[in-house]
Amino acid sequence: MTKYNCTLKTSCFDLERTLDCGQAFRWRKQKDGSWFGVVMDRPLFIKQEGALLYLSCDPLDAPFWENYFSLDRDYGEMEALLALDPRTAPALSCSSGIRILRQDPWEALISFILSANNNVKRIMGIIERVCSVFGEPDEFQGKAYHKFPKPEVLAASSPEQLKDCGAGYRAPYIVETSKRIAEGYDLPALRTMEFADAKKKLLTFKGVGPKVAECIMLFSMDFDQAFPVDVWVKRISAYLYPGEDGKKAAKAAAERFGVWAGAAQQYLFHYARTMGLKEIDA
DNA sequence: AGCCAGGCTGACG
DNA sequence: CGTCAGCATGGC
Repeated sequence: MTKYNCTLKTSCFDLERTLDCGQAFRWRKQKDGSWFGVVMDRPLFIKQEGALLYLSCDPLDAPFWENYFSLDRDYGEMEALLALDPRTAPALSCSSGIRILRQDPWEALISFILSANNNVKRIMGIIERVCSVFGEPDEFQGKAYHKFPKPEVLAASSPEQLKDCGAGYRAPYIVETSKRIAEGYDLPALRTMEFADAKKKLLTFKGVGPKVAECIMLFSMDFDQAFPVDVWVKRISAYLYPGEDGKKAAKAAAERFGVWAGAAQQYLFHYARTMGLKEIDA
């Protein structure tokens, strides 16, 4: 029986959507409806009942999880922005309550390198196998799990091992990037840089292009204005704003949503996937 | 059975 | 600078 030692109050928050919308890949729904995940070596069971979150953690860790789930922020303003425009208002029915998580930059770096030209379900499987092979095993309240692998471990791995996990042609990118991190690269330092500088730094990592860089910035470095453009965002952009291709999407989003551009991106990404949006011809 | 997926790399104009 | 073939893998 899971012990929930900590309670957090929320508003405008949907746990399931937040954990299952494709921004993080390690959360799993349990048979009892709770969710289990591991963040920066901390295992957690969590469940939502109305406005309350029940966490299986020491109350001393409450600030850590409040930060992870961005509970300090009020998304009401951002949702009002979407509701105001009849084009984006429909997205709220499936995306309302999603929050941008504050993930571990190292895990985000590796995870989104693996995400390139891939789909969410398969990404989750690859990362799960990478963790079970290279991550430190542990146990929490009777639940066996693996921590996310340390940079030194992935740096010492071989592309063949990673291919066995399903990483495909991205395997050498993981090894090469991990080596740089293991050598002491200060990834969290990018948080405090200017947007363009942080992005430029991320682009120097093998396997990191413009889209992956902005995912890392949005999901783990507090860059609220990051706006990753993938195939789904291209589709939803063309669908909502005829004539707006992928290149114009980010600029237009900055004008429309300002500091909420990243959050809006995730709402629209989830909206597009939920309704199974297909390619639109001209 | 193909087509597609939170795209990137390297080559070539 | 922009364009583009090739790429591993497995779910649908």
